[in-house]
Amino acid sequence: MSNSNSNSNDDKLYRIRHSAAHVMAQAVMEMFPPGDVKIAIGPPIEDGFYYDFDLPRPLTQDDFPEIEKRMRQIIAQKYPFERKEVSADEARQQFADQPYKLELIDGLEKGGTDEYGNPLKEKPVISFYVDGSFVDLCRGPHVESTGRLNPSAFKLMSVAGAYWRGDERNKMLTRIYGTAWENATQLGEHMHRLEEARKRDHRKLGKDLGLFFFSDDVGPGIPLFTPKGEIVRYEMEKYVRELQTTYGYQHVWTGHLVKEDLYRRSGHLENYGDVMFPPMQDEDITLRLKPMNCPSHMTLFKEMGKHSYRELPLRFAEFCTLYRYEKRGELSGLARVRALTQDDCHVFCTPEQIESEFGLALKLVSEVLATYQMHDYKVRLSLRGSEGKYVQDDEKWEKATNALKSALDAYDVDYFVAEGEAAFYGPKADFLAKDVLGREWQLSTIQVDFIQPARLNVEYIGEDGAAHTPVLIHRAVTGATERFLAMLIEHFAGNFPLWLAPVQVMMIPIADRHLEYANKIAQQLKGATIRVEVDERAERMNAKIRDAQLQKVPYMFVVGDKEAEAGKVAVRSRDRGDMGAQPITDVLAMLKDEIARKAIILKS
RNA sequence: GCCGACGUGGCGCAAUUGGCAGCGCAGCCGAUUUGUAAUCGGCCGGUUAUCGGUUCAAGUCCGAUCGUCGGCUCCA
Repeated sequence: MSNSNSNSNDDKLYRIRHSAAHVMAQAVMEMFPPGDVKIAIGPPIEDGFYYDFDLPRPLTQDDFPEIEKRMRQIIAQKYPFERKEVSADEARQQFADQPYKLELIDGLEKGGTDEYGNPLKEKPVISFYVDGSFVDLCRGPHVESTGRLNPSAFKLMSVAGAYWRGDERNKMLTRIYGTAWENATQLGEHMHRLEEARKRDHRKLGKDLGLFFFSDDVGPGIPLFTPKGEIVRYEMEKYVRELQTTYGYQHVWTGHLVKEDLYRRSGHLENYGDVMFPPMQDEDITLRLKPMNCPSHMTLFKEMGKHSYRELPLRFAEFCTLYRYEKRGELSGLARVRALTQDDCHVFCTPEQIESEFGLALKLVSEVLATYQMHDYKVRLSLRGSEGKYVQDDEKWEKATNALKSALDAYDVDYFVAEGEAAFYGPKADFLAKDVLGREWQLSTIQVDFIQPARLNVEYIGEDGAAHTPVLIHRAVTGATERFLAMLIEHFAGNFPLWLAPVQVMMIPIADRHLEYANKIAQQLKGATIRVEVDERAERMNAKIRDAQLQKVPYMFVVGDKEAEAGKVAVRSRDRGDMGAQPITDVLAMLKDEIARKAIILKS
């Protein structure tokens, strides 16, 4: 179902990038008086490396040529990378004036932690890597010497701020990102891939294709969808809605404003207060823009009267736009907005039903992702971490976690475990996809919640005649329409399959005298609910084809004297080129079939 | 929110050391009536993001604000 990337420590590129990080740190240190540069950490990452510095002045891109020049000099010196194992005290002595290293050494001495802050099983060995005058606390491995790095196969990419240890309460360090490869050809290919990726960036394509805009007048993070963009949204949501109906989900509607007190009782105010927009005061009641549906759905469940165990599982789905006060710097096109439309659902069920309900949700998500032919995603089983916001109830966590695991196994889903990623109310399975620039986004999510129903006194009457608290399963299929659309635009590079395309057919009359016939065919297509436009401009056919092609319209129907006479259209496919003249009835059948199958036609 | 960079007609860009804000596309008007990726000509369009400062003179220099981009943190 998913793939895992194999970035093993033995990987040649891993060594190159790790070593390049050291060489960069060495170069940066040389640029300042001794002792002025404090170094933090510098690991290899996908496609490259970074290093975090605490510097007397901020570095900018203008410093890159100087740093790169010094890096090349260090490479030319062919310093061997030598490993030394040391005691914690020896390490402290070496890094006496390096506070970040000292903190790392303390951590290593205590046993070390993994990337999620959980303790390591084995106590790590403290080791140095030395090349020339540069010594770094590092577990390695590295290339044999700096001379093994190719001076024309690395490049510094960007400078960014990053909090020490990823904690925003800590000092912000200067992070420099670089990319490194075995040779110049690989570097060139990488830069070319980045260039190509930028072309399919949904923010660029969204503008080029006229799907959505942002406006300073409306405010940041609030996308404005054009008629074309709205069609895509509508088709996406219609599809999920129809599928949900066949899967036994029921749709509800609960509005956009909610009394703050409900969020106080549900626990959201405490845990998610900072993602809510500021309160609105209406005389003696305080309202909030709805940032999530759960409390509303539970309230609705309660208002509908007493529920028997026979009604469970009860599944409330809703496509409601939610408002989240995302920090300015986090907004990113459609991938991160302040007004997001979740394809949300809450399943009220018994503890025994968790596994089958989780399975049902998994099946639905898989079916939807398969329809879009999105296969490049990972499934993360997000569990409770050792500390933090998690509600304490070991037995319930255990139970829910096991139910999720066995459902994932039963449906043969490949997943990885991440501790400390769970919601405050329970474990979850998240589907993660990458955008064209390699950034990971959470799409689908299925979460088990055994906390909120109790807090809001949600109950059902069991077989025994007594009241019981149901388990709540939160579940989003695509996650949010806006973000999923961002991924779809990039996934298809704007070439939407016919069923999603805002304009499905462009009529291209060759000369003015063919307008009448073109409009007649267009009417016929509209009658069959095909989205069609007629290019009536006094342009040449070639220009009309070019424009339709650039707008990524799936079909162009060229009509001239021959077609008008024969009652045909000359079909040109965006993906397959000229398909020749065909009778309108045949063409209509083809379109209808392609739409019904939600077919994805690859370029030939 | 934090670190850094960037904001010039709808879009893509240009404007020597501070010295009259330009080009292409799009749009509009006219001519052209064309057979599978751009027909020709004309016209319209900008208080250079906003506010303030330095200067004889600011798109250009300085400051603040807003927004965007790349990261960090957070998250659908």
